[in-house]
Amino acid sequence: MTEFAPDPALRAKTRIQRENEEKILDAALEVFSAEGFRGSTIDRIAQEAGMSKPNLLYYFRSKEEIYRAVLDATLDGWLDPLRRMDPAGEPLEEIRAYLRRKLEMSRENPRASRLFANEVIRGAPLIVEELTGALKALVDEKAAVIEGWIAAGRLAPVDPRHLLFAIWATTQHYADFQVQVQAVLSADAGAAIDGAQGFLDTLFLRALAPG
Amino acid sequence: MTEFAPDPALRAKTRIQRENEEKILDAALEVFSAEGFRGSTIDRIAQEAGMSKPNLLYYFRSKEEIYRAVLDATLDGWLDPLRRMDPAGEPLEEIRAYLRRKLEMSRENPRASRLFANEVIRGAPLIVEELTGALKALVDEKAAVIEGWIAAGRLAPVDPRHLLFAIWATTQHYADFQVQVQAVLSADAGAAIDGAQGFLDTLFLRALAPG
DNA sequence: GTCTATAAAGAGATAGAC
DNA sequence: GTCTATCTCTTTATAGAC
Repeated sequence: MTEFAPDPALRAKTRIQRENEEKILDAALEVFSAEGFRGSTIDRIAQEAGMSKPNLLYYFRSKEEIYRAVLDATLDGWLDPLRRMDPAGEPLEEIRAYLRRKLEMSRENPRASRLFANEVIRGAPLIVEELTGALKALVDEKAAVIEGWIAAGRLAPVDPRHLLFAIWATTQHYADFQVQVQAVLSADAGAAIDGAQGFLDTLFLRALAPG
Repeated sequence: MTEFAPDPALRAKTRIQRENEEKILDAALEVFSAEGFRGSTIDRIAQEAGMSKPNLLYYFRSKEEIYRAVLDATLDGWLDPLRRMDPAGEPLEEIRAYLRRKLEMSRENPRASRLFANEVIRGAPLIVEELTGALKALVDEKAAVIEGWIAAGRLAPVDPRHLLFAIWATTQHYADFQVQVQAVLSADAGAAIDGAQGFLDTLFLRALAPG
């Protein structure tokens, strides 16, 4: 009786495979977020991941495959803060909580923010479908929620989509333009975000308070 | 008597020189603003400028020299909108006018905005001095103006530096994230900025109105 | 799974003719 | 001032030994 030997392509990943793929994705995020797709090299990523270039290419067949993988992995969690905006919640409190979550993402994972910024600035060639598809759909859904709040007199009348743009822009600014923020404030990134929190609460909650 | 023959290095630029340098700088802005420094190639810029690579390198000795030239040329006008904020003006009106000027820059020259975004995202290696020098000085100066308005009770109390960040972030967003904005709104860039104008007036003026 | 060696293409920059 | 040809270095990707 022969031993059970599944097709290698279907076999679950080994521990070492998982670890190396993770190391590569982390290294790729580091490099791609700083230099964009075309400005990054496999060599830099391999170096950052602590392995040789051919070894890296054993796990991912090409530079673009690495890029897509890190972009997908990051995209996955990117929309969560907005998804969690609760139609049943208190409007101003929901806005405040959303601001918090976005600001925390700029604090905890500024590289993800910069990765997207780079991708979108160059025209988002690899994620246009997500933008016109999943993103637009989610924005439409939440815009309707916000419009409902406005119609109920629980929020001052504003354009909900431009409101979301403003929240994205102001919170992601602390990740994407980190060095500029630090230069102007002579403060580290964490302190800058601490300061931003109070300011953004004031800005948005004052403007959105009904009546 | 010999004819007057000035040192060629000191001679004024010919018409063809000026025209070609201008064509190169415009092409360089187009390419660098989309792909960043490392992601851009001299070949692409030459093609965009309608000349051969060696011919382009006749006018600029290296890729970095072109990049510095286009960055300097753009930096030059970048801070003008803030410089024009008038301490003697009516505070809310000065804020509104500043918003207008910044939005118009996103409309008229989105490439300049993206050029800086790319540069700052990668850590601003070539303009750190401008950031900690000229930019910080100008921000300090205008922050003092804003604080004066607040102290006089003519503006609601907010952190002036974070206020400037918020104005930069929200207005430049329409240039830097143009494709995302268009995807979400299903509108062209001009229409998006038209809509942004009303929203941003509401957001900032409501939040900043004293009392 | 990881390495050295290398093929092949891309990209920065120069030489030299016109 | 502009071109073709080319040198050189970088970078992507593969071959094949271990």
